Amino acid sequence: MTDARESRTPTLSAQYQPGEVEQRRYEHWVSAGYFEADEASERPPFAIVIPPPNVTGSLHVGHALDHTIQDALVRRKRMQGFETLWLPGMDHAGIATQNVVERKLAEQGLSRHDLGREKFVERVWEWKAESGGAILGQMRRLGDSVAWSRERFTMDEGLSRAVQTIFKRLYDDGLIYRAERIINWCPRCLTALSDIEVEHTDDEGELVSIRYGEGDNSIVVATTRAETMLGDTAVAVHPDDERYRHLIGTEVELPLTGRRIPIVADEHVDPAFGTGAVKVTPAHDPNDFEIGQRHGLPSLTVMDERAVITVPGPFEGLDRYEARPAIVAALREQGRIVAEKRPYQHSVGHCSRCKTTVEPRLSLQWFVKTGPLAQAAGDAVRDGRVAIEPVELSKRYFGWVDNMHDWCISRQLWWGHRIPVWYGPGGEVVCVGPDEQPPAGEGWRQDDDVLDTWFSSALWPFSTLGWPDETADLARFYPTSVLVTGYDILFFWVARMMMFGLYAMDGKQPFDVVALHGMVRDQYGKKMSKSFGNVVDPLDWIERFGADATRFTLARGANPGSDVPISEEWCQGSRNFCNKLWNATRFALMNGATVEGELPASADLSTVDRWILSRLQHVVAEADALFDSYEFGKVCDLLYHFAWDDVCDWYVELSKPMLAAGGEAADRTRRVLGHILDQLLRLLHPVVPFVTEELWIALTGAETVVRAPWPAVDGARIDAGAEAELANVQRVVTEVRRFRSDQGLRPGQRVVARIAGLPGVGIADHEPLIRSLARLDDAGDDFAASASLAIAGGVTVELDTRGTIDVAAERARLEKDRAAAEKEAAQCRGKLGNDAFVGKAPDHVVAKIKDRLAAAEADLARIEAALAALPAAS
RNA sequence: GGGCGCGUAGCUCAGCGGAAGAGCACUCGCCUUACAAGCGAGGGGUCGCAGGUUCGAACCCUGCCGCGCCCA
Repeated sequence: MTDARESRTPTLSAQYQPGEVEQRRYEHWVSAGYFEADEASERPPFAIVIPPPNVTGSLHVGHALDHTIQDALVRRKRMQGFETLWLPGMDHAGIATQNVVERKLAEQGLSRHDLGREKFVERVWEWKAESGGAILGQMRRLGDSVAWSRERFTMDEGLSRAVQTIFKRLYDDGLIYRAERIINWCPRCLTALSDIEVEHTDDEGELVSIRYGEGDNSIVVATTRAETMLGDTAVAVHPDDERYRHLIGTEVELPLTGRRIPIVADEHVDPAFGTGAVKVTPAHDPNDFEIGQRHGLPSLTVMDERAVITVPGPFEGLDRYEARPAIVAALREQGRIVAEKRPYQHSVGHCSRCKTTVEPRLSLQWFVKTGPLAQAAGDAVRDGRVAIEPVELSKRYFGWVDNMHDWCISRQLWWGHRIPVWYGPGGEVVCVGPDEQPPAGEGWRQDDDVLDTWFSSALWPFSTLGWPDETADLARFYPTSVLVTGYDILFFWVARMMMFGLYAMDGKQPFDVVALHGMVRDQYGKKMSKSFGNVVDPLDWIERFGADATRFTLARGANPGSDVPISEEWCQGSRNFCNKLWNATRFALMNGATVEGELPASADLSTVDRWILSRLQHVVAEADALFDSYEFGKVCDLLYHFAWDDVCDWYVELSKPMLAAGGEAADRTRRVLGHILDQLLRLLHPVVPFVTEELWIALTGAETVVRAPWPAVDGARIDAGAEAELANVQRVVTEVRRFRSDQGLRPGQRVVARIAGLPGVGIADHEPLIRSLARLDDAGDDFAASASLAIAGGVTVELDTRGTIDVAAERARLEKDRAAAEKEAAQCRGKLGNDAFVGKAPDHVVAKIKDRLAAAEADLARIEAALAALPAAS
C-alpha cells in the first residue's frame, strides 16, 4: 500500500519552479493533441476565433490579458465536455507591415518603387516568413490552448478567396461603389484611411482672420488653415446672419489669386464661430465639400499627395506647414490679416499608424455602403441574438452602428488584397469573382489599390472556418460562441464582423456573445506608455514569476468592461499563490491524501470534513455563475480565498490532528483532502494551467487535468450544520490567538486553559481541535485562571498564564471589546426603540436586530465580569 | 459641444437598500517539520460635497465639485 503510493508520488521541491514545468507541459499538451478540435464530434461545440494579432507584432500585455481570458473560457468549456475550438492566426496589417519592409529597404537606399510591385510583395512575404509571427511562439509561453493545426493568416489563399468572394457579392448587390469623396489622407503613408483610423487630439494651432474683398464689399473669414485659401471657391455665411445678408449672392476677390468667388448662404455655418463667415475649400475639408455640393461649387485641389502646394506661383512646392506662414505673411503685407489668435486649441486628426496630421483630400476611392449592413448589425444586438458583455457597452455600439458613415476600403498600398476590379480600354469596369477569369486583352488593367486590412478581418469568424466553401468546420463551429476583445476595437472590428457575418452567412451572426475587457494599466491606473516607462513586458513576467502568475494577475484584475490595473507586486502575490497551491499539495501527498475509491458517505465523516466539502459545493456553484457572466476578477478572488483561507489556513491545519489520530477516520480525511485538492486544482486550471497540471497529475496519477471533467455541485454535500459549527470553532480559536498575541505569548508556547460553554454552540466535540489550533493544554489541579475570554455565543476560555499576565494589555483588550459591544447594543436599542422601524421593517430584520442586541448584552456582561476579575494595575 | 462612466482604507478595486470588504502596503510577534514566495494577530474609511426619498441610504433621486473615456 504505502509503496504503491510512494511510487507514484513524486517528491515536490519546497518551492514551485515554473521554469521547470511550463515548457515541458506545453509541448506535451500540443503533441498529445489536447487542443485540437474534432469537427465530427457529437459533443456540443464551443468556438472562439482569436482576435488576429498583427503579423509584425509581438506579445504585449494587452494580448496577454485578451488571451488569458479566452484561454480560461476555452479550457473550462473543454473540461465541461464541449468540443472546443480556439482558432489561432494573424492578420497581415497592411500599412504597418508595408511600413516595416519599406524602412528596411530604405536602409539600403531603396524604395518600393525601385523594386516594383511584384518584387516588393515578395519581399514582404520573405519578411513575414523570417520574423513575422514571433507572437505565435510567445503565445505558447502564455499557455494558450489554441488548435495550432488550424492556424490561419488573412493573406492565405483561402482567406483571400473569401475576400474576393464577398467583394464580388457586395459589388453585385450595389453595396460597394467607387466615388470621388473627401477622405482622410495620410501624406506620409500616402494612402487613404477610414474614419476610425484617424485619432483626434486637441492641438495648438492658430486662428487667423483674413479680409477678402475690398471696402463695403469685403468680408472677414476666420480659419486655422490659411494655406488652403488658394483653393477657396466661396465664402459661406448663415442665411439669417444680419451682418452679411446684404452680401449674399455677391462676389469678392480671393486675395493672392485674383479669382472672384461667390458669397453663399448655408444653414450649416455657425454664426458664433469666428466672424460668422467661413472660407469654403471643397477639395480640402469635408464640411466645405458638403457646402460645395449643396451650392454647385467647383473643387480646386491645391496640394499633391504629399501635401505640397501645386498651385503655380510663389507658393508652389512648399509643403502645407511651410505654405501656411508664407501665405499669412503675404496676406499681412496686403493688410488683410485682421486678427490672429495664437495659440489656438482645436481638434486635429492624426494617422493612427504614424501620427502624421491627416490631410482631408478629394480623391476617387472604393466605399462600402454601410446603411443596410449597419442596420442589421445593430438589430442583431437589439433583438438579443448577440449579447454584448457588459451590457452597458452596447450603448456605445449602437451609437456607432446607427451613425455609421460609408466605409472607405481602398488603400494606396501594395501589401494586401488587391481590389478585384478591372478597367477596360473603353472605360469598362468589371468586378471579378474568385472563379472567374479577369478580362484579358489590350488596355485592360486591374485596380492598383488594395483593401483595408479590416475588410479581411471582418470575415475572420467564417473565412477561417473555410467559407465560402460549405465546410464541416463551418457547419459545426459557426456562429462562434464568444468573441473576446478590448472595448477599444468595438468599432474597428466587432461592428464590421457583425456587418459582414450577417451579410455573408444569411443573417447568422458571427458570434453569440461579445465579451469586452478593458485596457491594461499600471498600479496607479495610468495608461502604459513607453514615454512614461511603465510598460510591462509579459514575457519578462513569465520569466520571473511564471506564466500562471502572470495570467492570474491579469485575470484577477479583469472586471467586465473595466480597465485592468496590474503591478509587479501583485504578480509576486500571484506567484506566491501558485506556490501556496504547490505546498498544500505537497503537504497532502506527504500525508497520504488520495483520490482512490469512493468519497466516504457524509454520515461517516467528521464535521471538519463535511464542512470543507460543503464549502466546496458553494464555491463550485459560485465559480460557475461567475465564469458564465465573464466575471474573471471575481472568480479568481473566490478561488484564491477558498484555496488560501478555507483549505490552507483552516482545513489543512484542522486535518493535522485528525491525521495524527490515525485509524479509519484519518483514512477518510485523507480521501477528503485528496478530493478537495483534486477539485480545487480543476477549478483553477482554466486560469493557472501549468501549476494545476503538474500538481493534479502528482496527486491523482492520471493523464491530464486539461481534459478532466469540470467539478459539479453535489447538493447532498451541502451541510449548513457543519458550516455553523466550524464558524464557532474558528471564532473561539481566533479569540484565543488574539489574546495570545496581545499578551506577547510566543506562538509555540502552550498555555493551560479551561474552556466552558462549547455545548451551548454545539461544538463540544471539537474541544481537542480547538486546543490543537490554539495551543492550549488541559487544566490540572493547580489551575489558576489569570485571564478569562468572553467569546460571542457564550463560550468562555479561562487561561492560566502562570502569573505572567500583562494586566495593562489585557485591560486594554477588554475595554476595546466592551466599547464594541456597547456600541453594538446601543445601535440595536436605537433601532428597536424606533416605532417606525419596528412597525415597517420586515419581521426577519427586526428579529435579527433583537438577536444582535441579546448577544451584545450577554457579551457585555461577561466582559464586565472579566474586567472586574482583573488584578489591579501594577 | 454631444454621449457614457467613475469618485469607498495609503494604492488599485469589489460591494449597489437592512451590522463598511479584498489584495497589496503598514504595525507587532514568530524559522510553530506543507509553504519566510510563509504563519498568527492588529491598526486604518463622517463610502467626493449638498439636498431629497425611505423605518433605514455607500447603495435610489436631484444639484454641485473633481476626474476619465468615446464621439463631434
